[in-house]
Amino acid sequence: MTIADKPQSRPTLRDVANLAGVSVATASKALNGRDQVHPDTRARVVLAAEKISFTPNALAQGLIAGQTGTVGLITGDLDGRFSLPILMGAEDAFGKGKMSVFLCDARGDSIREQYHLDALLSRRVDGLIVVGSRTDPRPSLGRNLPVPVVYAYAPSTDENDLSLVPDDVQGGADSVDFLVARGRRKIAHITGQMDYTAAQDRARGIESTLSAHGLPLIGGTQYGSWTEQWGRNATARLIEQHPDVDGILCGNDQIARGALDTLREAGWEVPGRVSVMGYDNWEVFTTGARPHLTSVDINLEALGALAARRLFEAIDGDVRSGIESLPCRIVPRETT
Amino acid sequence: MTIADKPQSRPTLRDVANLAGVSVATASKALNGRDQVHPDTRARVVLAAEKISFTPNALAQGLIAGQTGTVGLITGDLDGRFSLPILMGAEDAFGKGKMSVFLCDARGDSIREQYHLDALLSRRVDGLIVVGSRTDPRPSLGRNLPVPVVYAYAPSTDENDLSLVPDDVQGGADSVDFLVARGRRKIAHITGQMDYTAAQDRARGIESTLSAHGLPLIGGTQYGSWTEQWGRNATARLIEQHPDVDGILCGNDQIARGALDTLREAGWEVPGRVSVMGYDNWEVFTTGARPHLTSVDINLEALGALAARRLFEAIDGDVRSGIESLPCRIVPRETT
DNA sequence: CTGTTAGCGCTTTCAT
DNA sequence: ATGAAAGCGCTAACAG
Repeated sequence: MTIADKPQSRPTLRDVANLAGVSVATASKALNGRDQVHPDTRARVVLAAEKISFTPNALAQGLIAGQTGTVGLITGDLDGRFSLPILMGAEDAFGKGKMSVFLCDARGDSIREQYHLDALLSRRVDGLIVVGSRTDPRPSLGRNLPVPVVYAYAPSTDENDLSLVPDDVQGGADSVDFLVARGRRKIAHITGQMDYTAAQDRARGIESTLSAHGLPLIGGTQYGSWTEQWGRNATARLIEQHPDVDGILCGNDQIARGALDTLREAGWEVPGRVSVMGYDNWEVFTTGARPHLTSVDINLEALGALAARRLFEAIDGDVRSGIESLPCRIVPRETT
Repeated sequence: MTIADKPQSRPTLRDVANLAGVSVATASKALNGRDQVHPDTRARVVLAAEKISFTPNALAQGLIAGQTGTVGLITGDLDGRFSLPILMGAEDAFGKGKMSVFLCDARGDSIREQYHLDALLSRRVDGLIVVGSRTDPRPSLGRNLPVPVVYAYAPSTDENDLSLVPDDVQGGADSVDFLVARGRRKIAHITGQMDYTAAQDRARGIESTLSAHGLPLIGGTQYGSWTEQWGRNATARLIEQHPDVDGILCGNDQIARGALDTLREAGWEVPGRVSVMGYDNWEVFTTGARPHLTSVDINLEALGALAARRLFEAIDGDVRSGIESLPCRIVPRETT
């Protein structure tokens, strides 16, 4: 029988103080490493705290401090391929400190988003990260929020907000350079739906870099859907109409998988006759492919980590705004 | 100039009360829908609250109530295929109420898990959900926690804990029944690593159901890895050694994709000559496949939602324990 | 109906 | 070095 005094409720600092035979004030100082405490006293307090497994009530601490050590993470759709790595990166960056993260999935619904926002503000989060699943701009949460906000992946439409996005234009450009450096001259581009900013940005990077090299874009930018099916179909048509094509840039890894399937069945050797590149570097697709797929990684975890860092800075008063683009990186495998 | 009194800090109930010309107590009652308040007074208070965009401080409320309306979600690895849908289901189920969720990724590290646990307890969460990425039993968080815990997907080794897992034995059994009902009699099973409880459970369900039907398991349970590569290799060997096989049960959708690839290249018609089934129903794989892959769905979101419900019940005092298995469900597509 | 008083658990002056 | 007292923002008895 050690504890068992207040049946339901958890031990408080007062319990510790009583047990140690000191006042709450002293107990507080002892536990928080304040200096004016006699070593012996501190030891007694610490021991008492351990004995009753005292855990300080962060709510009470937060009430006083005016800071809670929590942040809110509002995501548009959790199931998406993109929110998650960002979230992981952020969680990781926060986790190193003493921050805890509230996760809210708005399910792409702005009503629900507002609801979550209110809840988070009520819980006095120190800051917010809003992550989207497409790079298309999204409405701002508003300018007059009492805490800083960082937008990740999906930028805010408001220039006064800080948004972090992958540099898809550069990603597209780099993939062209990469193929050109390997001697490819007849490059095609098969991508997803045209209404995705991501698709447009990459296309822009590809087209401009190709013309900078004085090279044509074989067959023009072919928009379709982000699926294997489309990758197969588009590739079938491509190699029929342009038998001289020697490089295929795909809008994502699934399209690339479709392309590889069609090429294999047509007896085209990869990378012998034609090189293929994916985008997103979704490992389960790239390494399941035959041969393993070269892809462009958009460094989502880094983006999440940076979002966390920027949020910290903003909480500390260093507020930025505008759109910050993060570099992509090519992960070479066997298809190039 | 309406507010602008306390520069940095957010409006408190006292600000509202002052503005409305009432006491804090009355303001509180008015805002919380307590009855003994004159309608006019209430209106004045509500108006005042809106005018200064007052948001009640949930920390203060939680301090008094002894309940915070928050729960902790500790996951083994966020990137896994399995934690996420569970998390979504739970988030959804909680979201309908007024709960907020702390997300913690322990990265499979028990030190980090303990760290997060302490942080969550300090924040006075009302309950915890622990989600794993494999169905293999995991160590308990401990019996003497001050809040209820529900384990999802990865069950606790402690029988006194409540664990929720998919019924993989039944999932395996059902897949056999499904193929048998479609006239298949020579069924094989290619699956992942043997040290996965999931692989063993499914194998058990398959083997026992097959023998209940008086049918053989062609080639025995073939353990390997959860990859397309393995699916291709194992299938190549299978159709060479057992040209009479007419059904292939795969341990996951990736293995099934590999199987389909090999079968197509060998000229075997699916589902004409042989039926193929995946497991997990990972849509990006099942609907990218040619033909679309029939698969077993383990209803992860439902599992997450149930975890949330069970946690609520436990918070309300209705504590259960033991392992609860949730049914799987076959999603028929074109490969069967 | 409304206001006063007393805390929730903790930290922080300010005396002692 | 220690403790008494005030107060963070809010709610819940109690009086009036």
